[in-house]
Amino acid sequence: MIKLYNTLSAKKEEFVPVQPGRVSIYACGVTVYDHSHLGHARGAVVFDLIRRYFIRKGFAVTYVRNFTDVDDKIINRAKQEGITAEAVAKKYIDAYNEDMGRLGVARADIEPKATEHIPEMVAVIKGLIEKGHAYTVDGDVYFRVASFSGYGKLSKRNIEDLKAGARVEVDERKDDPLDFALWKASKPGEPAWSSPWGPGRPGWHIECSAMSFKHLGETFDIHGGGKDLIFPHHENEIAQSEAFSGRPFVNYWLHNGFVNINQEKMSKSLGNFFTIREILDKYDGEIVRLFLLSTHYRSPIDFSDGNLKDGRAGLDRFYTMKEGIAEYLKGKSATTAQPDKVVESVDRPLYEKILKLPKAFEEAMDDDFNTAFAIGLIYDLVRDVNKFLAEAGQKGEDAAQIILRAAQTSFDDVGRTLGLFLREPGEWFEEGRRAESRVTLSLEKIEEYIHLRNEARAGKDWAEADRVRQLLDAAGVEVFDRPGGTVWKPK
RNA sequence: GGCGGCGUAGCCAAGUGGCUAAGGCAGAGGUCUGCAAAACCUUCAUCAUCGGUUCAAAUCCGAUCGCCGCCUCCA
Repeated sequence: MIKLYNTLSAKKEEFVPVQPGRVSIYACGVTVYDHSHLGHARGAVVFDLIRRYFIRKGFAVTYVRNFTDVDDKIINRAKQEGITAEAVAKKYIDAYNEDMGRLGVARADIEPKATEHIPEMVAVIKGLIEKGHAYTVDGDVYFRVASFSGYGKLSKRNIEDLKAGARVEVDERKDDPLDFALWKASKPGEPAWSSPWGPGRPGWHIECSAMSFKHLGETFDIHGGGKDLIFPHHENEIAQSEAFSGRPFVNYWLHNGFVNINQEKMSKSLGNFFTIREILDKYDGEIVRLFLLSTHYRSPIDFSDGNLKDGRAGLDRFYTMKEGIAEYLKGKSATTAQPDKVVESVDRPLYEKILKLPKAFEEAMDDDFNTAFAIGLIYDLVRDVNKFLAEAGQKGEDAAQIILRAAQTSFDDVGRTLGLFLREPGEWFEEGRRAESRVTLSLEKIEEYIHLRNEARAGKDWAEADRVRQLLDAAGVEVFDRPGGTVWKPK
């Protein structure tokens, strides 16, 4: 049973889908007028995870994530760059997909664009006018907030408070300052679509209603986005959708917390943001993904080099263990021995714990996607497996194999859902850390020095051996003398 | 001003009524190592403050202090 925190009820609730065995998820994507920053990455990673988890639990998932490709900012950017709005959108959609790919975020099942759903939006707006929930002024169409009694139920505001606290400049043409645009008449030179109200373009909120209606139906399971979308975006979506359809729009509203810098929200307007690609220049995508999942999705998460480095250290530890398992199993054909016959009683608790990892993982995830706890379970078991690995030589070979293969299977199983811990250790150490390594020697040179050092060691010339170690160290290469020979890793 | 959230070890971070307050990073001591590294072992918190409810509170209630978010485009 999955429990999730629903912003609408402000409580954790048991998840009950509209249709048994199916889940429909709509997550607000980005407005494509610039490169995405780490805050956008968090939302994308969180909902990617939620989707993976529902799939793991056997649901047939339909995941929709939109691109807002028509908006003032895109139009401004197009003017600046002297290209069309369409070209701006395409450029940043491509960049977004590339960035997300590096974070292990899978493409959504449906990725609708606002500009490809104009007729659907027009149809909804027409319906709202017919039902008395919207009105036209000079080619604009506004939603009449006062006509929808449930307004404020998501963001827990009442209309009077909103009026009292209004900081918006009042547009005299609107019947009420709270009314919001469904359709905007376009100015000359701006992108425009024909409509019953003249040439224009959609307001921001209507696209999500129209596109979710089309792809998921009038009532669907989960709608997600960042906390900053609760008001007004999602509140307005509810108003226009429910006013139109006369039925509940969304059963569960999920909102992720922000990425902060020095405890302040990372945002374009504050200018305190890092783009995803800037961060990926310095840190491997898996580190960033781990960082984003190491805090519960609803809590704020503070971005800092130290936090990213913790993530790297954790992955080093994990992959060192994975390498240890692989080394032990290397060249050994799989045993056919029965676990209950060969696993010694002292190793039973470990074996049980390994087998139970997926279940423990699910218990954590069932509780509103507690990835922080789930990752803790993994590291806890890493320690146990390392301990066993250190003594593996003294264990019966069949038993050691059974335990280590089971560990690998369990780690892979939960790793697939998290989208973490899935690489080969060699790949992690050589490729994964290249982004931040400072290796200044060629592979040949490194091998040469290692050979030199080992000759010195063979002759017990420790001073020379240490000299070579320091030389390599200065070049960003760290050497380790393992039982199987000397290996090196980027520092 | 309205609404909402947060404050757990040097740092990050779970835990929201009851077993020894997960896990990670960093630190200290140890085992191992030519020296290292890795790994393992040991060690490191009365949970912002005050008051209340309760047999029992980090966890519920109230107050105080501090921080943040939304109310305007924003993941």
